[in-house]
Amino acid sequence: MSSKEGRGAVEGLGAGEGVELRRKPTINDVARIAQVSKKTVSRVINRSPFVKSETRDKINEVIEQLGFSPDPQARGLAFRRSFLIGHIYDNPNPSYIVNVQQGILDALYDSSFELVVRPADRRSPTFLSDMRAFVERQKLFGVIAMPSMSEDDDLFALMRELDCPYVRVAAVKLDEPGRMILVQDHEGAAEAARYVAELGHERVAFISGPPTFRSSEVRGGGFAAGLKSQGLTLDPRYVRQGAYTFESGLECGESLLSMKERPTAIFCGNDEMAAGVYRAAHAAGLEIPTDLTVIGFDDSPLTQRLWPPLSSVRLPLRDMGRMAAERLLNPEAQESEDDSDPLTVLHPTLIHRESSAPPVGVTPKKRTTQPA
Amino acid sequence: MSSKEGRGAVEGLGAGEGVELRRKPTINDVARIAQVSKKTVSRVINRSPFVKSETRDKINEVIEQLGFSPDPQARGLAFRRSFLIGHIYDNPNPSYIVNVQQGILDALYDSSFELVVRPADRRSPTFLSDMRAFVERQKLFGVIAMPSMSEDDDLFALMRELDCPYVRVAAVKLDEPGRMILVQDHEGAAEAARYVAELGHERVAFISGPPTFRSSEVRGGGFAAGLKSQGLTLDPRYVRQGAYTFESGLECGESLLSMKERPTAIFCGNDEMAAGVYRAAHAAGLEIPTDLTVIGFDDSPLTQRLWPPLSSVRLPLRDMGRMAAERLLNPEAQESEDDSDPLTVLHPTLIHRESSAPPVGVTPKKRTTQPA
DNA sequence: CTGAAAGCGCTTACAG
DNA sequence: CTGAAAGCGCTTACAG
Repeated sequence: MSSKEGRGAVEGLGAGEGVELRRKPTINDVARIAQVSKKTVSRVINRSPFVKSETRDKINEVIEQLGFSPDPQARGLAFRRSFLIGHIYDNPNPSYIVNVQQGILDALYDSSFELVVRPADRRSPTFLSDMRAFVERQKLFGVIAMPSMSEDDDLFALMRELDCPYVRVAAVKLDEPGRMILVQDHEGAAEAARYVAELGHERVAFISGPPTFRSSEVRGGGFAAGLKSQGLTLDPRYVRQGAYTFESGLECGESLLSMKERPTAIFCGNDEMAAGVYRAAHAAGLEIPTDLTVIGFDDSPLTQRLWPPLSSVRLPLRDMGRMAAERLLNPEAQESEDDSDPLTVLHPTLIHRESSAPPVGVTPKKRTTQPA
Repeated sequence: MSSKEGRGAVEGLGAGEGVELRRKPTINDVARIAQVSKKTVSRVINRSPFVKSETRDKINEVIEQLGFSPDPQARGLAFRRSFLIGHIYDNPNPSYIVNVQQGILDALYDSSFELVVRPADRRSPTFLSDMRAFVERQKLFGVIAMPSMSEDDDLFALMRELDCPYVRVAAVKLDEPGRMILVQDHEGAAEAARYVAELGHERVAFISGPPTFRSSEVRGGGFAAGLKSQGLTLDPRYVRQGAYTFESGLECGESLLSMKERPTAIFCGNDEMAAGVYRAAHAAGLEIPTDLTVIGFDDSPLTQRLWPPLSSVRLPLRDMGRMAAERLLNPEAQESEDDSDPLTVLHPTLIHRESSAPPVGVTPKKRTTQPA
């Protein structure tokens, strides 16, 4: 509110406190009132270091006074790049999507970026051309993709061709560290395996997701590795291939539970399939966890709606979204100071609820904590 | 591909088939090649009727040939209005959100509009100023809101002040017909009531949503009206106020089921609360539907994960999103030809599953179909 | 460290 | 029915 601005505030604008325009203020208003060129205002907006600090302060004061906020459309036009972040996904699980979006929005909060959502079907014949049109038309600032979309190498080859920055979140290292966030599904599955083994289960089953999701193999691999670390092996007879759907979980569950030597514990590639196993157990007259231990993956809200509440490997969905967005907005932040791998890694954790117990007649042994 | 364009396609561009620019074509390229002014091209883009049809055809041909698509940012800047639709919501139910978004995207498909998502908290002290900044900064084309966001009169007063078009989807007539989509929650709840009455239930309970959602009273009112039509009354002793959450459903369920004369049927304001009632019934050692009939509302995926599968009133979420977006994009479409009310109305329907049965010892009577 | 000119790709008056 | 000029609100070279 320095009085120097008296002159700048002519043209019907009152000086000091009440400086207010009827229309939204533009960079020209700021420049005029601060008595500098719009180019200098632009420098302040874009945090150029080449502005005298007095000048910067004066401009910032006027910006605040006016409540000026640069028009993202105009900036985008001049920059040849918009301030829109695209979230491309094909995951059918609503709570997964909404949580990830929430994380992205956390990172975008108070920025001038907006989140544009774009569900898409990788199998559609127009998939790639649709994505090309989307990115080109909107001149997207960048794109964030979750599994299984993030696993589509053709898509990201296209993004590189279009010069569109992206971040892929996946359970497998698929790209340069700067372009992805790695979620260690492997670890989470291994933890589930160790837990099941510690409870004393030996006839242990696994229901995998579909082969079109890389996480299917990763979760299966992690589970097998976890069992192995406890001296068990994952018997192929106890492995079923599901499709990450409730129905497939039900089918695989029925198949497993009708075996002569049925498993006493089932690890499911996700919670939806675990819900299917619950249904199959119910139909077979088996009680969870007394007769059957079930562990899920995702830790979706469903876990607490089922009875008994389902133990599940929690994916840090919100963090995944937030970190992906942060990486997109600050690509330089990834240049680590030292030589360590700048790859961002996130870790799932097993959430214990009431769907697990030792197999009938077995007292749980704590192999890892109590050496025999 | 008329050969007249030979001249237009100079500057290193091959004529005919392979006309291709290295950069994205602009309105100037189209104008030059079609040998008209860019203003005329603009007229074609904007479907102005004042273009000779030959001229229009020629221009459209060039547009197609070049694969030209106008830059939404540049148009937005000139129009002083973007091509972004904001989806503002506070509903915590992910499947609700995702389904509505899918509907909105259906309507936006192949348009140059994009969907920008914006969860927000009505109770936040900065709520209105945040919304103002969002709308002003992005110069939103329009906004779509679902309950309870859609019920916030202050928000839409602001939208009118900002001259931002909007569509409110709600269970109550809150605005002019052109600015809203009405969903008859009342009807769906009444249908549930009639069904329960026909099964022979007389001790019938209702768990409502929170008073901050208008749908809470509407669903309760519809249910009471439906019972009344069957000669029953909704006894206030059997009414509980929940919060549309699983936990609140559990609490209210426990409260109802611990009554000396406990209800034999419970209608829940949404599926989440119905899941809570399932849990309460389980804890009380009651079996659904033998000992207790439960009906939900929303018809979320949860209905099929619960055991037994939950009967529920289906909300046409995807249609709600689609119609709201269509109304926003074609405000003129609502001017009905005749004098009939142009208000768009959608109707929920009861989906029968296995959570309902006659009360113990009662043979269901078909009051509506079979007059005694 | 700062500014005048030109331009991003479109549309709005205004002419004819 | 069609076009030349000016402008939307910003930034990029280019000077100084």
